[in-house]
Amino acid sequence: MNTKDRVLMASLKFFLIQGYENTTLSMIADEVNIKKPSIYYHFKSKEDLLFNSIYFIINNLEEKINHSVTKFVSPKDQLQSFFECALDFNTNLSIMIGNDFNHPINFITIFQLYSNRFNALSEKIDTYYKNISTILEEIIDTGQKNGLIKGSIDKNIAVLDIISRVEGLIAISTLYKSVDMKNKRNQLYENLWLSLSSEKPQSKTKKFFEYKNIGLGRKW
Amino acid sequence: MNTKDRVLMASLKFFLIQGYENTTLSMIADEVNIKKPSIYYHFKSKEDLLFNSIYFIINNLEEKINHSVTKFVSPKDQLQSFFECALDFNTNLSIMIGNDFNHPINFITIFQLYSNRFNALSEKIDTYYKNISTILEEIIDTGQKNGLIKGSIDKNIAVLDIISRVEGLIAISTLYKSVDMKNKRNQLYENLWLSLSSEKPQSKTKKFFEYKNIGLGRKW
DNA sequence: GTCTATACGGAGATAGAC
DNA sequence: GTCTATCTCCGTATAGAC
Repeated sequence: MNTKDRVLMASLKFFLIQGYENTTLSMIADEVNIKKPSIYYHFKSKEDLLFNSIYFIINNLEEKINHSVTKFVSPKDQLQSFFECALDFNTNLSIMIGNDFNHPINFITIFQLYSNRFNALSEKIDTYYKNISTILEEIIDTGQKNGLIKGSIDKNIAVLDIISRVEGLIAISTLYKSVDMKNKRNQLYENLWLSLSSEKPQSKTKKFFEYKNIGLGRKW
Repeated sequence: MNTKDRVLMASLKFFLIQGYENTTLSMIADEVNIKKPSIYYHFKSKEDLLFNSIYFIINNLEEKINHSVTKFVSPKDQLQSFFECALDFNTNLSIMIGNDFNHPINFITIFQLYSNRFNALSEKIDTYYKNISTILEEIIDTGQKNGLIKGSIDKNIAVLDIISRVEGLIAISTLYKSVDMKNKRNQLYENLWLSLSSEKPQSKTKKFFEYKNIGLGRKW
């Protein structure tokens, strides 16, 4: 990695862990083993570092999510892949910047706080949401055509529902500390899929009757 | 309102709108029409103002949510009341501090950023989540006993699911700007209720058959 | 490209009068 | 309780040598 990239990565690390204002250029310089004024050769100001840090996060996130979906063909797998990719992104980012997990990060916070400072960023974030909305709509669409997802589902609402669940889980995983989210993820995804799936829920105790039920319904 | 409260409210306003570090004691003093050193008569430091601001928010939130649930008896109404109260809290807070809505706020951000600085606060937030979890569990429990909510629902998971949806909606309402959340709230709540409700979904076109279906199922 | 030296401003906080 | 005056520190940023 060249100096410029190392400076950017160090900035990203500090901004995410301790916030923009609590990070000084001296800290960044020390981390990269250069002197403070050298930073100005690569970036024109501290705010320029902030801009590029946030830009880096969104690009990375967008890329990973796009990639996660193309790995599968069935709507259920695609949706699960999206769900896990989005939830893992925060953890992966933490590992990438070399965070020691004593200070849990939440990349959405930095969006909330600073994206409004730069029009380019708040537009980019809006575009990101539009993109993942399109991806999710297509997944639902395919699922509906294949009969795997209820035809009655309103795509727009379902998309918002999915995105909000994912964002919400990221948020509470750093705030609601006495709950271990890792163990509940699969069940939360299953809940999500159940709300879309056109299959009748087959609770174990009632399987027999439920099945009959459907059979008779079709007959009539 | 006495000077102390006015200082606290002004701090809260600035902290929420522009963040803690971007707020100076001079700004707060100007807003209250006093001089900077007078603040130190009421609060021992800037950080003390932060602590009290966050404490105020959690207390207020907890109180409003507790109250919202007691206004209703049926699980469906209680849940809807909870849902709306949580979503409205951010807006109401914005109005309370006299925000002009040019700078959308998100009270969860301030939790994410600063609660870890004070053990008392991160414990209080955890307690808050435990409390609303208990409230939601009781609602689901009543619903299951009355037969309104599916008996097969895992309460723990359902509670996390509800909380994450609410938090997620608050988050994306400030980031995903090209979507108007207000118009979709009812549908999002209906989705939530449908995922819990023990009633068969009655899509309008299939109502007749669905009804027969249930009838026959019972007979058998 | 990276450095040393330094300018400049503004932040939080205190002393002590009224 | 609130003020004026002031302290001290440390931040970003620049000038200019190597």
